Amino acid sequence: MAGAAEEIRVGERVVRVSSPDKPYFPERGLTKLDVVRYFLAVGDGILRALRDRPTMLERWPRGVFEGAKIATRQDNRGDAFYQKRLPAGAPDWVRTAHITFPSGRTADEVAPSELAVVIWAANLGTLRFHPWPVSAADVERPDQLRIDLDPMPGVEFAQVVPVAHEVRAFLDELGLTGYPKTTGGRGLHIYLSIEPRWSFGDCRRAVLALGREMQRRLPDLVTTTWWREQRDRPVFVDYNQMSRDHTMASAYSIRPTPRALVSAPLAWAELDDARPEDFDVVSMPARFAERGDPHAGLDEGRHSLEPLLELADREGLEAPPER
DNA sequence: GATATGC
DNA sequence: GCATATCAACGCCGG
DNA sequence: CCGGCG
Repeated sequence: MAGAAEEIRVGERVVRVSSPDKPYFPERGLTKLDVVRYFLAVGDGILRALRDRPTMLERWPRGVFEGAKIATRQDNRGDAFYQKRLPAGAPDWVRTAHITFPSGRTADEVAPSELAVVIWAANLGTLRFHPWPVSAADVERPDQLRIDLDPMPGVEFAQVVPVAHEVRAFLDELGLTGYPKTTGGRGLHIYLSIEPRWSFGDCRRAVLALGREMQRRLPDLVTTTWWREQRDRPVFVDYNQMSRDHTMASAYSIRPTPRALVSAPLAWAELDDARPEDFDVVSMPARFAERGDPHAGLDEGRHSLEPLLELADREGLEAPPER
């Protein structure tokens, strides 16, 4: 019978997938079950990106179709929505982390401990996962520094690449190792494992210091100006991404656009020839099977933030008020 | 997508 | 049993 | 109150 729910074994768990034939990316002919199979195929990778991190779900339970939009604060209606708090009816093996928002309000957010949690979330229509840069073990001290190279409208991925190389060179000078990934759009994210010893404020200040250094080195390419109107350079280093409650879509997350592009972890050697549009729900499983996860080493060496904080101090950087 | 309700 | 409604994000700032 | 900011 078409449309019957399926039960999929994931490790020790059995996860129900309802409406497996439902079109999720109609232009690509991809169904909800195809999405589930994608996440299974990149399982080790996406679990590495999410494990034990408080994670916001971006749910598209009606699929991605022409004109579909996500609900916002002022417009409740929407075909999709973000979900910070644990969905009602979750199995008891879905773990959470208790996180605190800037206002002081709190929430119990999903913190995936095993791949079955990812698949359970996929059944709820989750395409993108937005993990905090912290572990459930210490939700106040980031263990990951995230650098967001955000191209302005009309700027191509290729223009971000030289900035990424300069970031890598600078990190290398400081003895730090970053790991790049495409966003699935035109941007690039660079992640760095750090010891969980510093506050969100210090981490944000560290990324601001790095951004300002890039601005000095590549004045024609880089801006760190928050206000769009004043961003007169092609690449914005978004240091506010290290603010509390700010998250980036994880590696292997699926963009809610017709082509089903995904955020693709890269080796540095791949960067010059990489094309974000080559990585999607269909192509990524083979790539992952062949070469594994380029971010496999991300957590192996945790770095000190001191070099960047010393730079921030030398520059007299105060983190501007967060907005 | 899941749940609660009302018929 | 089926149809219908409801819910599922964070917050601050400036005009 | 609404729009801008991610």
